[in-house]
Amino acid sequence: MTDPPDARSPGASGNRKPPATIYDIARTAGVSPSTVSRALNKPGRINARTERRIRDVAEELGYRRNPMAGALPTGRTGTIGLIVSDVTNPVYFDLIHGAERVIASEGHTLVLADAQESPDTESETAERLLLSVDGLLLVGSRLDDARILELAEHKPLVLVNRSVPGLPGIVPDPLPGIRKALDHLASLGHRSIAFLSGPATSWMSGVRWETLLDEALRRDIGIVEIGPGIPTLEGGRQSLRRVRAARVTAVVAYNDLMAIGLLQAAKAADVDVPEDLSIIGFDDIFGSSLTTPTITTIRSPLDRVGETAIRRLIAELDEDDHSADVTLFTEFIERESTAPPRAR
Amino acid sequence: MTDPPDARSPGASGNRKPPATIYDIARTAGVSPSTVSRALNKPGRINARTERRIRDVAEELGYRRNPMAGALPTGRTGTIGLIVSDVTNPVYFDLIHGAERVIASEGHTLVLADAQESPDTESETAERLLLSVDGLLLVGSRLDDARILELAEHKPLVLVNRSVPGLPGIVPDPLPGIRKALDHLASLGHRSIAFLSGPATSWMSGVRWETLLDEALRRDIGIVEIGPGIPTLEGGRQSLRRVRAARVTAVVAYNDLMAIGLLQAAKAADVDVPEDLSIIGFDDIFGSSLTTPTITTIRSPLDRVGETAIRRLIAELDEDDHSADVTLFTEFIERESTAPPRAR
DNA sequence: AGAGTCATGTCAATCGGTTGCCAACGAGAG
DNA sequence: CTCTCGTTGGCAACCGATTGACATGACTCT
Repeated sequence: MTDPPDARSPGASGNRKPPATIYDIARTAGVSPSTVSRALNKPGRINARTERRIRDVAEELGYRRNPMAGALPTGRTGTIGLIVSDVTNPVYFDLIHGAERVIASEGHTLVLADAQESPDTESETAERLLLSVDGLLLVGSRLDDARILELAEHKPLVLVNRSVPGLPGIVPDPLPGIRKALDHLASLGHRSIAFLSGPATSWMSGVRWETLLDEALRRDIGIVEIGPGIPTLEGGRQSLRRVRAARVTAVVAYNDLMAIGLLQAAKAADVDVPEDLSIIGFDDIFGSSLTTPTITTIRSPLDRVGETAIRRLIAELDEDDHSADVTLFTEFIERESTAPPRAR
Repeated sequence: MTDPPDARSPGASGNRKPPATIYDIARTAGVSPSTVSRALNKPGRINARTERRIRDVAEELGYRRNPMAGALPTGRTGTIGLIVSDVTNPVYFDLIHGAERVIASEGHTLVLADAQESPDTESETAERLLLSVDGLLLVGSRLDDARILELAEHKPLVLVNRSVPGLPGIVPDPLPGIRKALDHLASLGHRSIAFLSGPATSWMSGVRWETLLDEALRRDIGIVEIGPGIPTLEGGRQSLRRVRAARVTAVVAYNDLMAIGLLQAAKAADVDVPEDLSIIGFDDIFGSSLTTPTITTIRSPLDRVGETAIRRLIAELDEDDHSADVTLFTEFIERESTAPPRAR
């Protein structure tokens, strides 16, 4: 507004300040660099007065520890990598926040990376990150077990929403939410439903389907799988044809995005939701309470999942093997997209 | 599903493989480490046959360049830091994707960081990142000019949706979108509108308000500012009281989140949108086309903004001063939340 | 006074890769 | 046959911080 881009201006590029090093501090404080290092990191090792003086000088010079230089001899960077199958997927918001909270409180730094839904990108990103972080958190990984085990050979690794034998993984138990959801559908009178599955490479989609299948059988509800599909609005929209062909009265979608897509397509095709078709999603993303009708869904406590996963990873780093594993559960959230099926 | 957590399993923690170094390669290839370094990075400097042999050995040993070690002497990490005021704000999705695309194609690595809407967190994060990246991209920064200039003293820095004299900044011109929006409201018959402003620290909110004010005056439309408010659903909801008190027929909100919040509150209070109240947002986030009615909004081409900003930053790194600055424009998107005001 | 303890600070090696400078070598020119 | 020059590869210093080993000096105890 009041800021015409100014050519010969302050802070412009060019002459950059080289950051202060412990050598600079040592020189102006009149001690040796190793003393500076110890004064800053080993409380008590150095005389209190000397330490005070060193800290003051450091402050004055605006000293910041160079993470690269520090990481070289110690092999520790104080950094944790979090690779998400898609950072812009609303599902992971709470998870990211949960992870951030714990990481900050433990004094580590978070490096977020995006796999952009591509196993290749994910693999490459993981490999690149591997050497510059202390540990890796893989969320909703699309990699196969072998590749994940390979990565885990180099650095501690924790999985979220994915399980690989021998590796720590945090997966909320889908059962409670699914049970409540099926009880809900059954009590409304639905006898025949469909599951809109996600990508074939999604381990989580498989888990959800298997659990639904079990529980539907147990309740004598008919169930069919429709898919695999892409886990997006568009994927949900595309499935409407097959949903109608299947003549089911209710659909459980792999995630809310697909559920919303299906809802949009249904609206466009004059299929009333929930009267003609009940829809249930998974994840309770931002957006599933914005639609009309709002989406009934099964949510995971992803903020707690994020926290737990990071705690687990940090324990791994510190070789603290007190894996006091909390179990986390999914939860059924009834909203407006489910109702008794219209009598035929 | 078929994966009972197994205790004595492969890839378990403990014995980790130390990564291969250029010294390992040098030893098995029978050359000196410096030759390896040159073979890998200075094409042509080393005899083609020797280079071939070294590359093969490197491949075989699964060698990965240690980014820390490499960064120490060169001062370059091949990494770019992107600090977003809130990673989970849907506004920035396209921007992040745009940035990712360019960064990947230029062979750099993206480090995403979240300021969590807090200037303190932002400042701290920026400082921590500063030493481990080659350049910094600040998106929607909440820091004051002085602090930003301070950060820019150490590393190249580019701003998005923010302008500080002397620093490169990418800000799409709000004028085209706002003009169209006001023309639209005027043609519908609105004579008196309100702007729901964002946080007082938001530079962008100021720009939007000033532009609206100018253009409203020019069209002889009455306009008042309501705010500052928090830029969330909740912030939008809370504003309903003041909106009604102001007796305006249309509201332009600082962003879509607030617009949606206002819409929800209006629904709950039996105020019909758009008949009783027209609402326009900014940003066109995921979600603003999910509501009923869908939200009319003014969008920025954020994917292009992201691309442009990264290009600019990389040019800065390479001292390429061919700042072929593209100008980017906002765009008006008419949806369902605007209509002629109900006759009183 | 001499031996033993402890607190304090320094030396120098190390992490892995980069790079300026030099040495060895072979080829072509005169 | 010597001289010059370009090619190829090695030596060693350096980036900034960490850390084991050690020197110094003060202090205690007998």
